[in-house]
Amino acid sequence: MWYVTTDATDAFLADCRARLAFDLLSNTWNAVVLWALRDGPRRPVELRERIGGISSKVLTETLRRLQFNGLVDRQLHPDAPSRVEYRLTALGRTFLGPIDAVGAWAFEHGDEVMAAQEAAGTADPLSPPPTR
Amino acid sequence: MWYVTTDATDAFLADCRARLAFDLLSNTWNAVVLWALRDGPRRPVELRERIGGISSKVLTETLRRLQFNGLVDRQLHPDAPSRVEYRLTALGRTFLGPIDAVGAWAFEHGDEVMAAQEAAGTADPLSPPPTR
DNA sequence: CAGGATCCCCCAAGATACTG
DNA sequence: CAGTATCTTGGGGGATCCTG
Repeated sequence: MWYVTTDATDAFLADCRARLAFDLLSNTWNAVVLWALRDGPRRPVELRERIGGISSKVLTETLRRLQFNGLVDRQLHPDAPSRVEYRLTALGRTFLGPIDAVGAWAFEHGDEVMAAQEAAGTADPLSPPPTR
Repeated sequence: MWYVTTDATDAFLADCRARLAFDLLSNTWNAVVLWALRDGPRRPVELRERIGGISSKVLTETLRRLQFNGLVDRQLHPDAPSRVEYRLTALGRTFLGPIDAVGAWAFEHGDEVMAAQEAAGTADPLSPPPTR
């Protein structure tokens, strides 16, 4: 993460402004967790069962990172002592838009991607295309 | 990457359909390279100087992966023998939308994120918030 | 110039076990 | 149940050198 602001004339590439957001999506779970918080505060247990396949440790790490970036807020439950809730901040909520755009794209074009993968002929994404 | 299709009632979280797109953004350079190909075919050298900060090796790897997923197409230049060009496929072009959404968000809310980072009081995103 | 081959490092992410 | 502490690993990504 190198959030240097450049004076690049080409405003999108070397410009780290955009990187900042891409980095937020560069974690396996960030987007998923944000999405899981979509409609209201959730406790860690709830999140884990909603999401599925994420360990307690990794969930905590993810939440910490989101918190660090101001997208998520951690609150101790009013009454109970060791009840915890996480919720989106106002900033976090604005990020749902882009996430949705990405998710929606997956639903529309997921098939094509998978088709391309199979058509590739290799299991390894890095090996140069076989024939042709 | 576990592109399993689930029968999840909750269509967004455990459902790997969305993951498929998120994974495409989970690389440091995928989005940047796609964006750099935005307005037409480009040769590797051009890409490198346009982007800045990406090594030849990593660029190749990135392009391979994008090619593998059907987002990018590799073509030998018509006349010259060892001239190469990469271009977006039709599928790849459809992905510019979501990418743009993410990039645009960065320009709008990047300040807030950086402010949050500084307000965090720690340099380490994973350490629990100091006071409070 | 394109891009393969090596070597190295770092860290996200998983598994497991333990505390308040 | 929330969270930390360890240990391990896979692979992305950087640097460097080498070839057609």
